[in-house]
Amino acid sequence: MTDQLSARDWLDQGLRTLAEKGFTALKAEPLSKTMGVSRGSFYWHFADISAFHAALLQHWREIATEQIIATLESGANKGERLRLLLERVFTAKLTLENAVRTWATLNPAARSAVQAIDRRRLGYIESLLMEQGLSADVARARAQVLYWAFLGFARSDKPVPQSARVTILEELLRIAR
Amino acid sequence: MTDQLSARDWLDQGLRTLAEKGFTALKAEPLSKTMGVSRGSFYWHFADISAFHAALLQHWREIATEQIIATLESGANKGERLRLLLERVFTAKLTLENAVRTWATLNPAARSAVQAIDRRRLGYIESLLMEQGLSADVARARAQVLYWAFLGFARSDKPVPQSARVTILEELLRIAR
DNA sequence: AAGTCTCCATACATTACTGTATGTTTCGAT
DNA sequence: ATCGAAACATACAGTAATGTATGGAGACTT
Repeated sequence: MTDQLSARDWLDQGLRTLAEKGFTALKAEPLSKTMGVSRGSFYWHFADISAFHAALLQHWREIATEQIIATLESGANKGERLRLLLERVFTAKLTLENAVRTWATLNPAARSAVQAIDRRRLGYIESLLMEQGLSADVARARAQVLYWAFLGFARSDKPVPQSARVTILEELLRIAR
Repeated sequence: MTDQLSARDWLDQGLRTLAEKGFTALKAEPLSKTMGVSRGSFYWHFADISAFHAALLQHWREIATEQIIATLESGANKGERLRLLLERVFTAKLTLENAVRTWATLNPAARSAVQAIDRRRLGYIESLLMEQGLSADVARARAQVLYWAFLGFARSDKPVPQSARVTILEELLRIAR
């Protein structure tokens, strides 16, 4: 309703900034400038920088978790879930994902947020593979390899060329099968 | 011979610092402190911070390239090269590798250094797969997936538990076969 | 023995932040 | 209409860095 800002507004802008400019841009003064207000606003909503960082990570964690659940429930008959999942993530732009993980290499709070998400995702993939009748050991190993591949794809930060998409997707599915 | 420092000394310490504390610690004042000298020394050997960064990346690039060549020539009959390579990299501590890649997400110079190394490694894996008689398309796709897995493993920054090593290695080789 | 070059120290000016203190506006409830 | 809280501005002190200017100590040459 108003032109005033809420903490949520700061967090949304925070995630945008994180994705676009990286964690080194998560500073009170520059952020205030792009928000069109002074740091007075910032320090009203957040005790200090690290409180803002913590809230930002919590915010991201919720979003990332929601996405997992959405994927979980993305319908489709059980057999097609993995294919859908792979198609989705290996064509996505993972800018924010990348930025958070970059941050996590230097910030303990970010690191534990990332680890929590990793456990959930890995467990989910593993469960998909178990549903296909693989043994626990093999399911775990293949889930790990697939998830590594995802992390590597994200890290590479460049889309798969159109010409290679089908082949690569086949190879990924071959790992699972 | 003397207790004086060379540019090389600064670069070696730079890589150590990069691995241990990340790129955010690559600053003149803290580095000088750990070197036991003043910034006067630093600014004698390097024009400014970004000149130091550039030299550091060049240094890393040479080392990383050397390692590739070493792997290339790591003897073993052709058939066993890939297995040796995978055994080696998926058990290594990749702290420096990680630190450089983290840096690369925020620094253009670091990014192009990383991309150059990536091209070489990926090409090498691809050539290994071609030697095994795979088609160009498939070899390329599988090389990509394997290299993604490596990047993801590096990014995860935790060793494979002893109990899972054999299984995971088998799964990685299964991708290639 | 003097001069020169290399390597380093010290001191200074500058920049980009953080956090605090205090004052000002805006808004909703009464 | 006004009171109080929420949202913001302004001004200040402090910190951690950068880069520069200048001078000094040691070794190497001649």
